[in-house]
Amino acid sequence: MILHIDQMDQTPVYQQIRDQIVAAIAREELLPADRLPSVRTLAGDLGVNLHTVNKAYAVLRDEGYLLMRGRSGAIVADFGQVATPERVAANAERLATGLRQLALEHCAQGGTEETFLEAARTQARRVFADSAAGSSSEGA
Amino acid sequence: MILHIDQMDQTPVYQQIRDQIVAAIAREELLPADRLPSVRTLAGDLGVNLHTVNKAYAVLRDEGYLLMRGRSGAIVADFGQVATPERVAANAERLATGLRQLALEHCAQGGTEETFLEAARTQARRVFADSAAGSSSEGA
DNA sequence: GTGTATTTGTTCGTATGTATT
DNA sequence: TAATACATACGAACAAATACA
Repeated sequence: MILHIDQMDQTPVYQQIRDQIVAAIAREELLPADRLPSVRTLAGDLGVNLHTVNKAYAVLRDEGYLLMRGRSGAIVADFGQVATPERVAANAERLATGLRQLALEHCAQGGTEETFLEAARTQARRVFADSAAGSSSEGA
Repeated sequence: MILHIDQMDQTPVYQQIRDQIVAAIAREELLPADRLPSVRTLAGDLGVNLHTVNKAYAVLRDEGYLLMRGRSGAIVADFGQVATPERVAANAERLATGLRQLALEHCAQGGTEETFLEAARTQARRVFADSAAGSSSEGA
């Protein structure tokens, strides 16, 4: 798994790390029970402070993506097993809120329901196609 | 147009103002050429500092939702007329990025393409239905 | 087993930028 | 403008776990 930090990007570094790990999980480059590098190792590779990586890991743990027990490293959680009802509900809520916000802005900009759904289909196809491809061609 | 500030909400106040004005434009409660209250008036109504409202207006201007010329107040822009090619492209890019991010997270959480699109349809229906209804039943 | 060195996540403090008054 | 509060990111030092001679 190779992460890349864009210092020109205005989004916080810990968020960039968090987003790319989520993307790696979605593409199944990271599978449940996979171990992530230590905060120091990853921080060294990325050229950032260990606290920045640590914050990204903590966020991912709070969101249910990672399991972290003491100093034994962080591993990828199995969402099917860790999914508590409230977490599933929270995730559904976040998805709905995000989609509504995007639809709202698209509408305010003069877009139509159909162009919004077309964009949603396009992105969904990309993401889930990559996910399917990753599970077969992955292994390096 | 009635705005409401939630001090318990962790999102910045200026962002809440910005989001609700965008929502009002989407629902067509605010129409092109409509005048917005002055920063002092709105700040007084909401009980916040005028700098906060001013920041929200500035963001909306930069995003193309508002026109602000000097001290003559802010008015709602007509996206059809103000839409420069680069702004249209930027808006499409923001929509695509947002949708891809949501799809990615849904995928990483074990969701499917179909459940994602179902959620998108649900939210789009709500937003665009409100928009259509707002243009006829608006006035309260 | 014991002691040391290394690696790990955590705690403290600091500097900078942003949000808001 | 000035001041306060919070978020981001960094650095030094700490304590728990591990490796190894």
